Amino acid sequence: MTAAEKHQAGRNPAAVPQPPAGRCPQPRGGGRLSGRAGIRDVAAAAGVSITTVSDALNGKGRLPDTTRSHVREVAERLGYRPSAAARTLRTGKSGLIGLTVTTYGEEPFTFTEFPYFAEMARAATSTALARGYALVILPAPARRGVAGLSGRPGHSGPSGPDVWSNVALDGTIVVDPSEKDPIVTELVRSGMPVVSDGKPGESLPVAAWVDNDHEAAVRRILDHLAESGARRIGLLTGTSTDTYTRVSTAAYLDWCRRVGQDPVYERYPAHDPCAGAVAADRLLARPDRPDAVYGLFDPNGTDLLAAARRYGLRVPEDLLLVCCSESASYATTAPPITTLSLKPGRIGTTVVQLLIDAIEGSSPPRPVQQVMPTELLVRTSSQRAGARTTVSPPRAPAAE
Amino acid sequence: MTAAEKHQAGRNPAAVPQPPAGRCPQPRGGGRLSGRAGIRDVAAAAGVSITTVSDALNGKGRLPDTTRSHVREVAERLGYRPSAAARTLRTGKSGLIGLTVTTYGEEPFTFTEFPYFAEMARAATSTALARGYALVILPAPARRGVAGLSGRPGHSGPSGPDVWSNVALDGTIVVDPSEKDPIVTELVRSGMPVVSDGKPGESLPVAAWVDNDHEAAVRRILDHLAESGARRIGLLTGTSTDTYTRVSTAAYLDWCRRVGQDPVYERYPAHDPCAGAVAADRLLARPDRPDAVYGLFDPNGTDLLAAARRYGLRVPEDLLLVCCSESASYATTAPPITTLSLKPGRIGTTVVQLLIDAIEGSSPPRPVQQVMPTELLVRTSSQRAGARTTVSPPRAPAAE
DNA sequence: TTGAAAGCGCTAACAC
DNA sequence: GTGTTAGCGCTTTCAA
Repeated sequence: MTAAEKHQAGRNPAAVPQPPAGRCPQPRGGGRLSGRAGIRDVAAAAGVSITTVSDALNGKGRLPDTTRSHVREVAERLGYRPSAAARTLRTGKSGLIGLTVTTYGEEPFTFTEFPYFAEMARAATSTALARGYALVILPAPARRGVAGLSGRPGHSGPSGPDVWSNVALDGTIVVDPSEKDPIVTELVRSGMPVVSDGKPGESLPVAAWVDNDHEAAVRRILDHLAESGARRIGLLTGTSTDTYTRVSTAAYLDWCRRVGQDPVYERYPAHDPCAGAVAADRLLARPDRPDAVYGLFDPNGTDLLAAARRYGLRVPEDLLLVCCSESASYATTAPPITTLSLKPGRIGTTVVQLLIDAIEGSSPPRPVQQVMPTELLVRTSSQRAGARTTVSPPRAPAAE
Repeated sequence: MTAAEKHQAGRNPAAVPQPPAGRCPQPRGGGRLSGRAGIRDVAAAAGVSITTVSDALNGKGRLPDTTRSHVREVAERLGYRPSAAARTLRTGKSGLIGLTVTTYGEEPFTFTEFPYFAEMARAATSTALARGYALVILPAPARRGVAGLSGRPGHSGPSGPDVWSNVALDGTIVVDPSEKDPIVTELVRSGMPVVSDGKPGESLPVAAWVDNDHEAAVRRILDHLAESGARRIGLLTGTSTDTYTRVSTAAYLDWCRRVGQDPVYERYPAHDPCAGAVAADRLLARPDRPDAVYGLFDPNGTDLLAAARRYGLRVPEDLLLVCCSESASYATTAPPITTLSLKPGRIGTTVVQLLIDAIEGSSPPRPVQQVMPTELLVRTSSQRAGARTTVSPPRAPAAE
């Protein structure tokens, strides 16, 4: 009996030694994917063992080229497609990496609409594919305990069944983890490589992180506004505890202390678009109204412009404006608004590279960190004199 | 010996009946994921069998609530996370759906930059998650034969290793399949549910498809331009054979025939941004220069505007302009440009719903089709008289 | 109501 | 150089 015949026979209950009792040996359970050929079918058709098939197709083992090409031919003829699930189970590698934003917890899944996230995710997807991985965007996992213990059948949150327990991830990218993010802790503890976009809190043992130097960026913007003649600079900031918000706000307060200005700021839940407009209004309605404002979030430029209009303030004559945004449309508002770009594309690329390095290599004991530059696009809204409109001129960071 | 003891013992080779020969029964191969608890560990700790654990966690079987909650408690205490890979292998469902654009074949993976695709993918991702699926964006599979036969080790194309063979998909969304797309055929033949964005060619046996009524949209735009005083309307179109390009171009030619105008159009490879600018230039350089142009692709508005400027043509006085775009920035160009929105968000949502229906239900014999409305945003560039700037007024389709 | 065991399709260790 | 076999972790069938 040749190997081929053996494998052929393996499909035929009658020709095989019976199991201990009179159990029925025909396929049950998950039930074979009816039409498709499996590795055994290929082996049988090619007259070799399944090992040889596996080796031939994966370029492993020490097979003569004749065998290899023969097997490949047969596989192709049968339309054989290896089962990714089986390979994943066997090797422990799925080739899938997750991307998630935990900051807003149970909030509905709207963050993909933010230009920053959209661009970051786009770059991350491309980079992952270029390295042979696919990227999966996932909502923040369910809050309590072992997320989605109940698997697909269960439902665990406003956004439907918990997907986390249904996808095998080789690693995860977490965007803007909060200070001591329980989700990140849980992920890391379960042995998953995690890389964060946004410097994580001290206690978060991520494998690596990427971030902008938000401190320097804020300093630079405030200096820029001061140079343009601002006497009292206000800040529109958020209530959440992610790095970006924390560091930027701290940098603002620090700058104020240094130059001897009283801080003038309003905080609002950044994920709520309406709250932004209200906060912008509040800021300009204050008795100690600032004559320049930096808004930490993308829509702040529009909101502040609208609020300024309501209060009869001209931009930039009465109010200087800068906001952090990835939207090109601020180049064409009236007046065009100066923005700080965090370069999310680069961040997405870098964060994926680091994650895959962590997955494939042995990760170093100390987390790898990488600081990415920002870009200040100076436009009309932040220049009182009709000065230059240069893009990110090389400039030393403000002296400390 | 209790069940718990048995399972405990199961980890101990000495206490278990030896296999036929003196084979070593200790775990080898894939090697257990060291730290993490498996279903057997939970069973042992809870003093039940793995069946009971499975049932308890999945809400199946007829277990008393006491058992169920006890098992859940133990599972949580051990930090048990079910293995998605194992579940997928067993059940045949991965909870993953693919999203791909085959049109441009081997082209580098830049299409995510198109606003249409970005918005469509965003909506698709959200919808998938809401229904308990995760969405994976994949590049067009390798051209020849059984895509990525060689799995992860192999490399098969300019964009790195072929990811297709490494992810288990329950179904796939194909954007803009070409007329008789071999990739779609291959996917469908392998038993994968496929839903297309863009009406597929007759011979493509997709489970469902979604599309705009491009014919009506083109007719409406041409009518609109004619009403604005256009005498000769040109078209900027593509060279690829996807539905959108084919149908739109055909509708244009048909309209020309009906009103007795000689067609004036230029074609270019739509994925090449430079080619667009050149084609726009060509169109306006023709001896039979049109006095109105409709551009089928997003960047055409900018390109045509630039070309018009080069030729000293004023918009809309000398040249009326409309393009198909999802970019809000056309609202603020000088002059603002009239655009047709295909509402990619709705399409993405719908296409996912249909795909999941196909995956979960028994798909009907005939493909489900769904036609989605478009939206014409009339702006300055297409109005010669200073008329209304209404958004998509209710309007009967042009009489045939 | 609970448990034993088969086996999803593949890879890797080892025997020949 | 090629084949046999265990087993990845789970779900499911069937027996008790």
